[in-house]
Amino acid sequence: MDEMMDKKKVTIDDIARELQVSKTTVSRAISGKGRIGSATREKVLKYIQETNYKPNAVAKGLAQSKTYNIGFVMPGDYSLVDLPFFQECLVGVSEIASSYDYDVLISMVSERDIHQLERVIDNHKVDGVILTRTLVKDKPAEFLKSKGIPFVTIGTTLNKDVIQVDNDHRSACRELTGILLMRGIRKMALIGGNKSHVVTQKRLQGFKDAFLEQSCSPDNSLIYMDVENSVMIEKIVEELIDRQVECVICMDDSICTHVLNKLRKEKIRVPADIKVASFYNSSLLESNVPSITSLNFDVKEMGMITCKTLLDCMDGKTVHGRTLLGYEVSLKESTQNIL
Amino acid sequence: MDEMMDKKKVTIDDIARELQVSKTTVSRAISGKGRIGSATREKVLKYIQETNYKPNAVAKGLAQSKTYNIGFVMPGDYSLVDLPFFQECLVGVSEIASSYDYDVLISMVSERDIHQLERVIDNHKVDGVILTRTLVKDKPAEFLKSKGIPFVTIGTTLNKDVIQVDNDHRSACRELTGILLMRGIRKMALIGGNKSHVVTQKRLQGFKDAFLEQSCSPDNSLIYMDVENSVMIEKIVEELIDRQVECVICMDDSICTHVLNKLRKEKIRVPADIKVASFYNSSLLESNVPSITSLNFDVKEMGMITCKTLLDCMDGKTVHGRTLLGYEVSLKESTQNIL
DNA sequence: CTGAAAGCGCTTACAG
DNA sequence: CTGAAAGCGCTTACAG
Repeated sequence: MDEMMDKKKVTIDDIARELQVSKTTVSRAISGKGRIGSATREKVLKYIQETNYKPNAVAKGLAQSKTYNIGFVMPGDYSLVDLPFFQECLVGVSEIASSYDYDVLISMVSERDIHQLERVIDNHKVDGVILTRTLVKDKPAEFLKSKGIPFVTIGTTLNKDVIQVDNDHRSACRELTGILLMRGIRKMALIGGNKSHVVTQKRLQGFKDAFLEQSCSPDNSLIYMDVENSVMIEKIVEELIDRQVECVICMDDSICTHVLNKLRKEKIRVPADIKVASFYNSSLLESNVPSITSLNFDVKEMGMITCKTLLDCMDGKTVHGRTLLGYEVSLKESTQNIL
Repeated sequence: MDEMMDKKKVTIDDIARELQVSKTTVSRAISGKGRIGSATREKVLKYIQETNYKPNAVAKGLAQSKTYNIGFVMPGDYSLVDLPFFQECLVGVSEIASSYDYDVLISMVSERDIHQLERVIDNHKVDGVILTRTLVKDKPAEFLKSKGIPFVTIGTTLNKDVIQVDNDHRSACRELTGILLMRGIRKMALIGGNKSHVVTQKRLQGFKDAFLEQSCSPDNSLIYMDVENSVMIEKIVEELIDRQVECVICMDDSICTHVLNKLRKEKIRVPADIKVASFYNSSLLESNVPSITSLNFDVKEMGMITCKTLLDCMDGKTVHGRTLLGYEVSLKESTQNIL
């Protein structure tokens, strides 16, 4: 019935008047900064509890020249947007940000178009930024640096003075490749994506590292980079079959899915006829038959750590230049030896 | 070398002083509101161009009691976060928002925990909200209504006074089911997810509608709801095989993927032994072998329309209570008759 | 310990 | 057509 619909927003002024104190006092009670009598503080706090008053974060921000927003930059192009990676990451970031009373503001960018990011920065809508993909030539990173905005990247970047958090892709890929080599597999192919992504480079390096460790070297003609669509993958798989490759490693599960489909179409059995592994596994592959050997990373955790790092950085604390997170090698049916 | 690092932010005051006019005038030139001489306007605008000045959106917002932010609420629970749906949607929303100089702020919620949403609202950080999943009993929707915040849902909701944008799932599912029925398939199973999601209900209704149209009725013992994990799916598939079902329709591609895996494991051929279709297709299934009959929706487009609807709504314009978007039935190998 | 006042960077009646 | 002033809802030296 009578719905209490008086949506007139209550301000710090109302509180002050009601309590017969100054707004300075109210502000101090809330923020905990500045000297204030504990009796007064309690009185204010109690009233605020009861009335469920929440300060206007925007006004607070303006007064402090802060926004209490951080920007989260993710790819707006379609092939990448499929990956659960960015979303999982966002879950972690959002959880931490929210717990520090910050909000997360999204910008979609592509390799050529970063105008959404520019808008957000030029409009002074964020205090710091998280970049979720690092490029060899990184427009977003350069832009942010030129503007003097604090930012941290998820993913390694060559530039040493950029704060970065990443999984240790290189070591991880080295370890997985090494295990396969030790099982006597030699004729190994590698299919990777966009070479301008730093992570692609890291995975490739790890792959090569493993061969060096065993004092042998990979067959470069079996390394395929910049593989971006299913048509290319199909052609490559045909070639691999012809050349009787023993094992194919995919740089991510999207590539892996296409490879598996093509093999299925050609009636090639996994792992009997050819083994398959993936350097990056999301739930896309999770329930595949056969189960797929792959590397696992805790992406949500990485999101959380990255967010905390950015917050510290904005706070003026000194933070590690590069934080490298762990991984898990998960050996499954797809690389088993059939006796 | 000398890097022009004077990051002292320039304000409307600086402009005014520099140009020997009042800040009122500068403000008017920028906003285009209020009478102003075209000569003065040009002068100001020109200066602003050259100096690349951008007004502080937060301050502007405070003065207008707006935030120029909209909230985008997405599920933070893991099974759902896998779906590219939310991300694709976000691409559309973000594109439109950005073009109207709004930003998108993320809140992760689960069915039981909506505190991230509450924070954002209580802190006055958004002017309106987009809900990306509708529940039969919808906590976020109820909360927003009680707060008097404009919002629109992606997905149908029972509550008629909520602004909503959706694909016409019911008609789409009716049509796909109808086509299969007309091909003489009768022994049809349906596997669906969380029944408290409105979309699940809509799909189920469409399925039943199709049977009614052909004056027959579905076998209720072949309708499985609230199927949430692969273990359940495996058990169901075993049952379907036993009962020699002709066709199984999955409510989404995540369910479908698991069904296909189980069938593969059991060496059941698709479509020779059993036909398979999906009521919702993302790129997850895109390159499956055999290709999967399914419904297709333009999710990015829906995101764009939803965002525009919300913006209109916040503007006080009257908007359609419910906007229903189209779909595409995509018939593929997985339901073909093998002669 | 408490408050009046100035300030954060804009907008917008109101007056001229 | 233009400007001085008040206001958006907070914070924070500064003074007492």
